[in-house]
Amino acid sequence: MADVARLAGVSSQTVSRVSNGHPAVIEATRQQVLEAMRQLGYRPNSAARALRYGQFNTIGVILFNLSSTGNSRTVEAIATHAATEGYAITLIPLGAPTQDNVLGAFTRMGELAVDGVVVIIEIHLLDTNTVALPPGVHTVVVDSDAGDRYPVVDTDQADGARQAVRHLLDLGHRTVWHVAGPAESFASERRAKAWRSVLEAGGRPVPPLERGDWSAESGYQAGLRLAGRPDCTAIFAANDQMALGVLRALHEQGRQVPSQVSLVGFDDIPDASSYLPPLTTVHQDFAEVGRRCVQSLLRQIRNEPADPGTDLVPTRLVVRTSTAPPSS
Amino acid sequence: MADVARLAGVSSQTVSRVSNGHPAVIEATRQQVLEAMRQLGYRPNSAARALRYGQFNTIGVILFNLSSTGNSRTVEAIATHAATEGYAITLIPLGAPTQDNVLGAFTRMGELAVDGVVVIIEIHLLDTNTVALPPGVHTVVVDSDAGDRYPVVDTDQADGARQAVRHLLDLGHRTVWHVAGPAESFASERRAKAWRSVLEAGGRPVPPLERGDWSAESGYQAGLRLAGRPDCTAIFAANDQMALGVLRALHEQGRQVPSQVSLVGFDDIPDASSYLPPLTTVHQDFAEVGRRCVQSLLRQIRNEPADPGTDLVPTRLVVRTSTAPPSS
DNA sequence: ACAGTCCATGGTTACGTAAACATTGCCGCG
DNA sequence: CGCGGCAATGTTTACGTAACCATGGACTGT
Repeated sequence: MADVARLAGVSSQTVSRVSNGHPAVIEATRQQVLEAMRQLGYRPNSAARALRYGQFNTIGVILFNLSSTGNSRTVEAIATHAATEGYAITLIPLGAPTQDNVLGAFTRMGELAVDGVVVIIEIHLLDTNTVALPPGVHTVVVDSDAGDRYPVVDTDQADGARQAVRHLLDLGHRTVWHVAGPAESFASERRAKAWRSVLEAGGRPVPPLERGDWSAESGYQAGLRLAGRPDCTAIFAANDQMALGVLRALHEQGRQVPSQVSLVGFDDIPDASSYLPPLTTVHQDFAEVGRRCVQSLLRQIRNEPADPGTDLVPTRLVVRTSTAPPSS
Repeated sequence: MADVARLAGVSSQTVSRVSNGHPAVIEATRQQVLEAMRQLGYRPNSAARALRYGQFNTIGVILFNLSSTGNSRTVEAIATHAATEGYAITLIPLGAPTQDNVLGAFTRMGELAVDGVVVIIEIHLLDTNTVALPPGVHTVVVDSDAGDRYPVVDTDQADGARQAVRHLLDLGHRTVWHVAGPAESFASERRAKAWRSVLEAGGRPVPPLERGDWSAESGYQAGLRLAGRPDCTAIFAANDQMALGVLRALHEQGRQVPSQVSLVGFDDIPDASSYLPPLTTVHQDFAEVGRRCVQSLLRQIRNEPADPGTDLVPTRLVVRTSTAPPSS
């Protein structure tokens, strides 16, 4: 900056004013400074700027992995919305979901050049009191239960699951079998709980739960077990990828979808409409989740009135051709 | 920091030493300082640190979207590897792939708190001379052609496509049809070019090219067109998702895979093994691509001998059950 | 017991920027 | 013609940290 000032024959303060678009600079001076900047390839130093302002214009995102469709789409939405507000986002990946790792990441957080954090961890870890974010760090939690310590943004998992199960019951199925996600996942548990409560409320038998790990392969394994039961005519899979595995298992075992077995998924990933047959599933609005995260975080950063509690984004059932009334 | 020093009864310099793990601090003093830090909730200021060191320990990633499997997995690998080297990553999403957007992002880059950049843009934009990264910013380009201006890391697209086409020819098919990605994509063009050259080298007829936009839906549309041609017995789709759409189209038109038509995809996404039937596809090692990006970038940042030119990560064909010899 | 050495710690300074205040020169108005 | 006021620019300072050098005390070897 000093070099630019020297070359342009002005003070460094004027350079600063030009680079920030301050109005009190006469046009001729401004052009001189800009020319000097160009010649010297001057680029403002954001570290010094952040030090001066006490702000980084950056939001951190803590997550385990980007490989799940939901995570990557949420992150993308967060990044896009943050960008429109002038914020960049920093990814903080956690190798494995161990408490040590989470603790470590939260500790490192403090040193991170970040004005606030979005935590995307669908695991019970946040629940235990041993794990806590450094105090004073603005935080929003996605897809998990943070008690009442932080604002939470989430898809309305329970309602989505209820819609799925009711849809199958309304078609005339006696009951609905469920392929759940891992027990450690809150989303999985909420979907399973809603499934169970709808069945119980309707006085339907509650079949034993099958569990997968969200992967298509685990859905296939669960599907093989279900395909062996002739009384299983309706299945609700906790995500679309497991539903894909279930489809494959049913197909291999010669059970037709939807004429013999109906299937509903969850997420409405773009591929779901190309499954065989196209999958009836619960649509999640990841973009909206990301948007609300950024909004809530920015409100905190700007010290505007906070909105504690959980912010639920509605879901909706998308009916395609993997569901039908039972054959008999 | 000054407060901590006062409370612990030491100088700020000693506090600095403790927080950086400098060895020349006696254990008792260290504990005192740590206790004072804890009491005051002290957290080192990374802006000041970055200003002092002239380094951010952060890598920027410029991309259009995270929704493609390849991008999100590459980003994840970059993030993971960067983390092990003590680097965080900052996402710089580009709304739309317009030149203006790219220019804008590259200009903003300069002000960004970043030591280097990975550019994940599979579009020809980088090729034009109107778009250039600010000079002096360390850069690695993924999945594109940067001329010889920047080091490039990429999957060996051409070899992967050759393996796919040869596999189909070796099975006895007379020729292979191709569902390509969008013409603006380098990856797509390279795969298409390799497909064509293998056919020409073998003296096979080159059927007209079908194009999609990487989505399953576009694959479905292309598949419908191909399903109408009885002479089409082997299809190479430029990614797995389009292959999924092709499968659906063939199925709806009553053409059996693989007995009547063989199909090969590209990417080997986790779901591909659960398609109906499980898909033969070309495996891409996204994790390795991410790793090499980080390595190359860190070498540049550390002023170690550079490695210009293109670094190709090998691919391999994964044979499943969507391919078979032609029926006749 | 004394000199030399080394280890733990403290004081000073610079990193690049922008806010706050100071200064200069010009204009308009009485 | 002189003075108040304002617009443009300059000067000083602080943001939080760590490198550099200085200092003092303890320990070792003879």
